[in-house]
Amino acid sequence: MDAQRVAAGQACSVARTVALLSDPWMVLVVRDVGRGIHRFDDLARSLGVARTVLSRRLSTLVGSGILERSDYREPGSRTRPEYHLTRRGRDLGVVLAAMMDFGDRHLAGPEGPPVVRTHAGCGAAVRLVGVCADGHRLGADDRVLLEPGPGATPGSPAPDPEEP
Amino acid sequence: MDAQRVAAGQACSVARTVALLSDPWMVLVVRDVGRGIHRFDDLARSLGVARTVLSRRLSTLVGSGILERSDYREPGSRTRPEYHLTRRGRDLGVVLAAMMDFGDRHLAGPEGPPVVRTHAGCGAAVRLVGVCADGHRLGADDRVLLEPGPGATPGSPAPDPEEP
DNA sequence: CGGTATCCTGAAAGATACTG
DNA sequence: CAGTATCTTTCAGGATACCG
Repeated sequence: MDAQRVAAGQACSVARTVALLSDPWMVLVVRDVGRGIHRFDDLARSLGVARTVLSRRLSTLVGSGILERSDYREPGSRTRPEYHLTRRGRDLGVVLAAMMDFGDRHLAGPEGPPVVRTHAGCGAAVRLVGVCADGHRLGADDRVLLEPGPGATPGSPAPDPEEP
Repeated sequence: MDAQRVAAGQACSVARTVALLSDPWMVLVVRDVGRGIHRFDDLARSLGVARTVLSRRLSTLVGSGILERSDYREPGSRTRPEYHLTRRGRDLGVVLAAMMDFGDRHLAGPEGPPVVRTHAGCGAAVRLVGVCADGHRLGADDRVLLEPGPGATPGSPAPDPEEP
C-alpha cells in the first residue's frame, strides 16, 4: 500500500490532489514553469535536479494535464520544445499560494518573506481567505463545517471543524 | 541533491512548505488529525498505513511543530497519548483547503465533490479567494505580481504572473 | 539543446516480532 | 493500545554515457 495509490483511490479531494503533487519536485516544477521558466535545460539548472528526474517529472505532469509541451519557433532559430501550464496547471496556483501564505507566516526568518505577492494595479499585498457563497469573508474565529457532498462514498466524510 | 534538502534550503516559502509536506502521508495525517482522529491506532486504521511508517511520520510532524503529543486521561481509564494540531498545524488548513478546491474542480467525478465545506452559521459553501490589503477581492482576470520581499536573497525572486 | 538508456546505490516501506 | 527493533526487498535518485 504505497501512499500514492492509497491517496489516489480515496473519495477525498485533498488525497487526490496530494497524489498528483506527491513529490516535492512536482510542486517546484509547477512553480518554476509558472514563473516563466519554460525550457528543459533552464528548469534543470534552476531546480538543481538531475535531468533524468526532471524528464520523468515533466512526463508525469504532462500526462496528468498540468503542463503541456509545445514547440515554439523563434524567428530565425530552429524549433524548441517548451512547457507551459494548462488551465488545470494554473488552477494549482491556489495551492502554491496557500503554501506561500503558510511559509511566510511560519517558515520565514525575522527579515520577512522572500517573495511578496501584490495585486497588479493597486500594488497591495495579497493573501488567501475563505469566503462563503453568501459573500461573508471568513475570519479566524469562523467555523467551517465539513459535510458529505454529492460525490461522497460510504468511506470518507468527516464531522469536524477546520480553520481556513 | 535530494528534493527535500534542496527545497528546505531555498529562499522560497513554497519550497520550504513543500519540504515539510514532502510525503503524501504527511498531508493525510494532518487531514485526519484535523478531522478529529487523535489516536495512533485510529490513525493507522483510517489511513491504511503501516504502523512503523505512521510512527515515523508522527515523530516528524511533532518535531516540526505541526502536531503535539499529549496524554489525556478519560475518567475511569488509564492515560492515553493523543495527537492534536498545534497553531502551526491549524494554519496548514489553508493548504488543505486549497487542495480541496483544486481537487473539487479537477479531480472529482461527475457526481461532484465528496466533501463540502460550509460556513457554520450561514450554511453556505466556502472557497478560497485572494484578497489584497486594500480589500479588493481578486477575480480570475486580476494579475498578481511576484516581487522580491524583505527576506529575499540573491537567489530566488521571480518577475512573472500567477493566478490566485 | 533536449532528451533517453543503463546501471549502481542508498533510503525507506512494510512484514514480523517483540515490549510496556 | 501504542509503539520500537529488526530485517528484507523494492524502488527511485542520480551519475554516466549516448542519440537526434
